[in-house]
Amino acid sequence: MKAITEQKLANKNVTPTAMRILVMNTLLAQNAAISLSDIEKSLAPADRITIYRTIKTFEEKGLVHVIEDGAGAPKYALCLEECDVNEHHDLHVHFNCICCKETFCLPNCKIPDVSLPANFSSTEMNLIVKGICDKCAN
Amino acid sequence: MKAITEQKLANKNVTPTAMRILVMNTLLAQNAAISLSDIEKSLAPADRITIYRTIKTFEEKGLVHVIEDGAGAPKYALCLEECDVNEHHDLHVHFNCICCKETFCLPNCKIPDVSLPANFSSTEMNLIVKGICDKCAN
DNA sequence: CTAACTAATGCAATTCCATTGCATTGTTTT
DNA sequence: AAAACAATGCAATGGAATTGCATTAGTTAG
Ligand SMILES: [Mn+2]
Ligand SMILES: [Mn+2]
Ligand SMILES: [Zn+2]
Ligand SMILES: [Zn+2]
Repeated sequence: MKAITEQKLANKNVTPTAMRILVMNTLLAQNAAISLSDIEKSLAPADRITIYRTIKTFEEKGLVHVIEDGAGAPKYALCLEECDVNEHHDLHVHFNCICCKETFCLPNCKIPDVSLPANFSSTEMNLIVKGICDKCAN
Repeated sequence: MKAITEQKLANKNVTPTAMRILVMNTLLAQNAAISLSDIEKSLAPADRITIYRTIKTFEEKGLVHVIEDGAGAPKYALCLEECDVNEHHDLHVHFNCICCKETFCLPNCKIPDVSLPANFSSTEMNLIVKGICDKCAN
C-alpha cells in the first residue's frame, strides 16, 4: 500500500511528505472524483490550506486532473501514469450522475473529434456527460 | 430594438421589467458569452443581486444557458428560441480561446454522440473546447 | 376605484471557496 | 554545522453565490 503511494509520488518527482501521502491515499481510496472539501473532511483536522497546496502540486505535476462538473466546486481524480508536468492525457469523458451526484472518470470513453469552424484550432477538450450511472439505473 | 428585446421576454413568459430589459439588451449586444460580473460592470450602478436574480430567471425560463468554461465564473449566452423552461436545446460546442479568453457558442458544431459504458444513460452533455479562435489565429 | 395580493427589487448579511503573505519548521546540500 | 531550499500552519484577504427581509411596483378581485 504505502509502497504504491510513495511510488506514485516519486514517479512524478513529488517529495513524499506526510501530508502528501495522506492526500494521495485518500485519492487512491476513491472510485469517484472528489472535491477539495471532501478531502478536507476526510483528513480533518489537517490544515485546509496545506491540502489545497498539495492538490495544486499534484495537479501541476500531473498526478491529478481537475473535473469541473458544474456542481459548484471542482473535483479531482488521479491521472493515468502517462500524464506529466507538461501535458495531461486524460482526454476521456467525465460522467456526472444526477441521481447519486457522483462524478466518474470514464477512461475508456474518449472524447470524439469535432469539426470546428474555419480557423479555429483546438488544444484541449472537456466533455461532461450528465445522466444516470450504472449503479443508479434500476 | 426594444421590440425584439421585449418580444424575447414575452415569448418565454418573463415579465419585461426595466432591469430585465437592460440585462437582455446587454446579452443581445454580445458576440461572446459573458459572466455575471461582466454584466454588473456593464450595468453599474445597478444592483448586483437583482442582476443575479434576473439571470437566474432567464436561465430557468430558457432564455439563457450557462457555460462553465473553467475560467472561474460561469458565463451566460442567449439560448435559441427552441429552449424552454423544461429543456435547453443548446447541445452545441463551446469554445474558449486561450488567447483572447473569450468563450463562444458554436451553434453549428453539435456534440457528437459518445458510447457510454453499459447501463449508463445520458440526459445532458457539455463540451468545452479550448484553443485559438479565428480572430486570434494569424 | 380601492383593498388585497403577488411579483420584483434593493440592501444587509451570510457562507463558501480560492488565494496569498509570512513566520516557523523540516530537509537537503555544502 | 551552517546555509539554502522546501513544506507547513495560521492569519488575512478577496470574489462570488445565495438567502432573508422589508419596500415598492404591478395585477386582480370586490
Ligand atoms: Mn478523469
Ligand atoms: Mn451556447
Ligand atoms: Zn449514480
Ligand atoms: Zn481568441
